[in-house]
Amino acid sequence: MDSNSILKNVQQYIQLNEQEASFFISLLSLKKIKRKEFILKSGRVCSNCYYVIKGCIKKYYINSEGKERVFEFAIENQWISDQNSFWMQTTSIFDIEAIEDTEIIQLKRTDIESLLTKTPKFERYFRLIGNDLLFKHERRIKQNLSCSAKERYKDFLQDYPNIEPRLSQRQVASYLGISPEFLSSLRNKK
Amino acid sequence: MDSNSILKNVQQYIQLNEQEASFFISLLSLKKIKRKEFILKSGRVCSNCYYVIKGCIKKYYINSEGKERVFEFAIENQWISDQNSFWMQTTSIFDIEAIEDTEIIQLKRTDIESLLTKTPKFERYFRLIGNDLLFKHERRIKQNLSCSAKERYKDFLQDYPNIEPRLSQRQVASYLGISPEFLSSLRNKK
DNA sequence: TTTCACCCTTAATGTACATTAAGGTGTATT
DNA sequence: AATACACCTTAATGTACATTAAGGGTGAAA
Repeated sequence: MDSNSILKNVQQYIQLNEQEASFFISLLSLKKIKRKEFILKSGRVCSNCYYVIKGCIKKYYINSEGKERVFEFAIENQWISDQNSFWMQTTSIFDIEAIEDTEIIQLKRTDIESLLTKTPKFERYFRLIGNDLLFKHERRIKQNLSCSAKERYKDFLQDYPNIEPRLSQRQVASYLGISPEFLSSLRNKK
Repeated sequence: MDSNSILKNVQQYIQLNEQEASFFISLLSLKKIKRKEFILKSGRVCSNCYYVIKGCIKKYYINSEGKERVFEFAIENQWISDQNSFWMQTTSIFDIEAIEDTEIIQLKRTDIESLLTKTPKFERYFRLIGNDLLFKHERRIKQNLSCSAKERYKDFLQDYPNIEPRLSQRQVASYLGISPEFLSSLRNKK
């Protein structure tokens, strides 16, 4: 398994010696999934978190009208999971599904406990990447509260540079919380 | 200073011996602020995080049309800060202001570093409370994406039980991202 | 080649909200 | 008591979006 990219990610936050690194790696496993295959189904418990090596993933839920709403995307070198379900082992409200043929590294919730016990500096790692996510969410909530769809679209382009060609317009619209028709008109106006 | 409530909060997440607890407490300071007084102004760096002992606080920003939008409230036994500004020492985008005469405990960003170095289990504490916030934000983003104002109002009542009588209707409307007039009609319809 | 499944676009109509404006109430100030 | 101010309510009008419907493009399956 190619664990270079994930190790590099970890070492942006904490320093590991060889032993610590190899113990960490021993807990990981590679998984290949096809386009449209599920990584998590809502109603299940999210027992792993996933780090994308290659490919593209969406995390979404089905609202009360039966419509799909994309919560977020993940591409190369990003973690994805249902945070609440993963950490608290509650049932998930999200589906996670591959948009392209994808390779992910998975880390089990139960293994994280032993990782944190054996190598407490991982507390710091997970605190820091959790914080990064928190900052992102704060920005998103702020935008949702008072930006027009057009502005949110511009923010999306910044938050996910270069991802747009990999997504259908429906998926972008769903992420923005608008209809594909309206997104189409936004795009053509500008 | 009455540090019972904050210690109790910490000890819901991690166990402290007496030394650790007293070092932690030595870093805290109490602050009393009047209604309408600012704890943080946008554009400044948020150099402390705040734990509410008594009172009520709002965190908000002014949007491009000059209107106030409440991001969140904080009441007794909750932490509040501009997360990104606090942890990364960037300039804040939020204002934080007391809604009632309030007592807060403050903890300096610089002191957190020594706390984390001297007592690494606080990494865990901050990871866990950060996670709690993350869960809350995930729910909020999900709601914003596809719930009507009426549903979001119901969710607000659940997320902040008993807080409503302490707030003006304008403030609630601002939190929900709707006009006070529309909130009024929502309330009277049901 | 045809057909089917998606996707994108445009345009008509519909709706959840905002904005504006006016009047009413309660509390604090003089 | 009079004034003032902040807050709530109701109603008319306005707008950013959704919904529906129709037509066209593309690629993969038959």
